[in-house]
Amino acid sequence: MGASLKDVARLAGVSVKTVSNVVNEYQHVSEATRSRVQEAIDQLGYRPNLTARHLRYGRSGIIGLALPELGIPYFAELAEEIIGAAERESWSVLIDQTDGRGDRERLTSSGARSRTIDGLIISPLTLDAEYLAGLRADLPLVLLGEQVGPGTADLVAIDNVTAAREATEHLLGLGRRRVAAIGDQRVSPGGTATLRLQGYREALAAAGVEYDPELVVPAESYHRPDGAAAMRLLLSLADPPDAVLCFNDLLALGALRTLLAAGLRVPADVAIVGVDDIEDGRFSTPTLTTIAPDKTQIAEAAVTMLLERVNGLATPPRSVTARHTLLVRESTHLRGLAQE
Amino acid sequence: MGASLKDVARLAGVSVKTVSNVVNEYQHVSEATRSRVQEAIDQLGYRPNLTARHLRYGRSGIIGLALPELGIPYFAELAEEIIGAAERESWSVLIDQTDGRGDRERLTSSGARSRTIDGLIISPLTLDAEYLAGLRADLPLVLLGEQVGPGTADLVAIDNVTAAREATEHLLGLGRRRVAAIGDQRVSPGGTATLRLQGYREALAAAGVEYDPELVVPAESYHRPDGAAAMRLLLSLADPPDAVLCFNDLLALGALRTLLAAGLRVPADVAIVGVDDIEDGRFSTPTLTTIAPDKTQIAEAAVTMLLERVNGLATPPRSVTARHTLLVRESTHLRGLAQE
DNA sequence: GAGTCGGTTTACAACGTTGCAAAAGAGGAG
DNA sequence: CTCCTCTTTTGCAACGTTGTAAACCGACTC
Repeated sequence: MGASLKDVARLAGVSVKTVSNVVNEYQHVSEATRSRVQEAIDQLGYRPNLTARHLRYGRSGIIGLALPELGIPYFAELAEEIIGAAERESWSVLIDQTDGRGDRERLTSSGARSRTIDGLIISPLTLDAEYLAGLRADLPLVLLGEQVGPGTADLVAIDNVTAAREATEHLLGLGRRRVAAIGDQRVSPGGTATLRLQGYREALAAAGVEYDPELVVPAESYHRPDGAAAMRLLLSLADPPDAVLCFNDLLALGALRTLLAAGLRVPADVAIVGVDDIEDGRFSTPTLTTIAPDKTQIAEAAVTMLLERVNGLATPPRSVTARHTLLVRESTHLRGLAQE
Repeated sequence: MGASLKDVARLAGVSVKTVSNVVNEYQHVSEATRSRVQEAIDQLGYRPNLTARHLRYGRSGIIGLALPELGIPYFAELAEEIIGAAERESWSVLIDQTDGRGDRERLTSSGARSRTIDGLIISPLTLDAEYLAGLRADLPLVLLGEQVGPGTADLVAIDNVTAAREATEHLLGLGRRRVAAIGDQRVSPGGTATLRLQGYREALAAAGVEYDPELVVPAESYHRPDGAAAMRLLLSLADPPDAVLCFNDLLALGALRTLLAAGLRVPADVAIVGVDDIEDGRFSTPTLTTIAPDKTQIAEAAVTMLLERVNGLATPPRSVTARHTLLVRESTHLRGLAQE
């Protein structure tokens, strides 16, 4: 194993505490001892044992990030931002995949692990009450995107109702009247899906378009295959849609695949909007119109709020609404691209 | 803070060690005390402090995973597998993004952090000697995909030469003769790019097709924009290619985008093969032919080897060659999809 | 020369856990 | 009743670190 303070102290002929003082750049150390100690440190290749430090401080210096899965690009991109933001504050990030399906083993393992982390940022796609129950009661928590229970923790989210409304208005503004929605989920009452559906309905109502339940297709998970399957269902309708709002970009890309494979043109026959602004959508053909949440802002707000809590802030739960933008691309508005 | 053994001991009226024995399911504890202690544990909501445990054991129970970026789907998918494999062995994973560009701050922070982790799995896209230099000398290491220096650590990789050769043979088998390659990188001598280029050239040579340097386009990083730019360059040639081997799927998707935007048909005019088998390629239009590395095998081999090292195994560096498969999809072989 | 003051160095305890060895208790055999 | 064995419980030390407070030292003041 690596050298400890004791080893360095012995070699330099000083006390353990003096070495510690040198390492921590304590002011009152004479130049003579400092250099002697430093020499010993270099010679032994000493590095502080963070575990011991953390024990001393009562902290681990590690925050947890609980995500459904890293395979979903939105979460991967978000994780990237969060790791970056945490790193800037000298914190490390431990990733935990909740996996949607409440995997028993995994739940318990997470619960046990929660003792290692000083705080947790969690994105509960499927509102994961059991998961939360397995955590320490006093664990600082920041929720991403979705409220769990009544105001239990700090929250960062975009305004999902407005976002969905804007996206739908955009489709209606193109003159489309059979606007479908893919991605409904009944699982979580106050969840993201519900809010987006609400925005969708508000836009329809405002435009005087009647709400047709047939055009709202649920999705069990938010992957491409779900979007593809939902789109096949929509195409089989007697009166199929001429536009689709997908509750995330993966669903949209899946739907897009189905449409193109069926020989339909996008956006000429069917226009598509997604949510998330994942990189894939910037390079699909056609490129994907989407609601872009400000991921950097989300990550930084989440990390900032969490670290404030870790440092003892005890105000009532706060809520940050992150910016979002509608990015119009080819899947709703063809400019320049030759498309037969 | 949470309750400690001491608190539980006081409440249950026993010694600290007895509580520890109960927690660790030590055999010789009378039923009476066990239940009394358990009661106290439940009442106080006691959970073991893993930091202290780790200090005691001289281990953190955490392994590091150093990746270029999570935003690259291949790495996100790989991280998912590795986290899963580690979790099955009750280990946690700390992710570090090396970011390609040797970011100074990040390097030092990683170096410091390396004291927290018991081992490191690292995927050095751009062979990161500096990064490695910042690590503890005695840190168990497993390399993914690329050798760093002369046999310094355990290695898991696919047979890149063979993989690239097979992919190129597939393109040649379609009758293509102007086969381009996107993704060359001179940075790392024994690196992935070099090996794949070698496989590409072997296939050309075997088929009696002359090697044309003009058809080999380097890529600074392996993102879609790089592939798109490289493809634009290839299209501007006097004698443009009729097939492209891209050194990863993102490059391929970028190239695909350029081709379609230019009004070319894939695969009719230009066929494309990628490497990695990321989910995006299964749902692009056309779907992407690709070399699929067995990510699960890679992840499990890496975690297994690393944990063996952590547990003290001291044999010379080992090397595991993971399986790969050529998945033929629409970008080289159109079956069923209506394409004008 | 005693007293004081500043900088410098140190011993000790503690963070929460567990291995070790020894102490305490419970039976059972002689 | 003593001795032995086996189970149960305990105290101590240690993992590597740092805060606290006290000790040490040289120099300066009166």
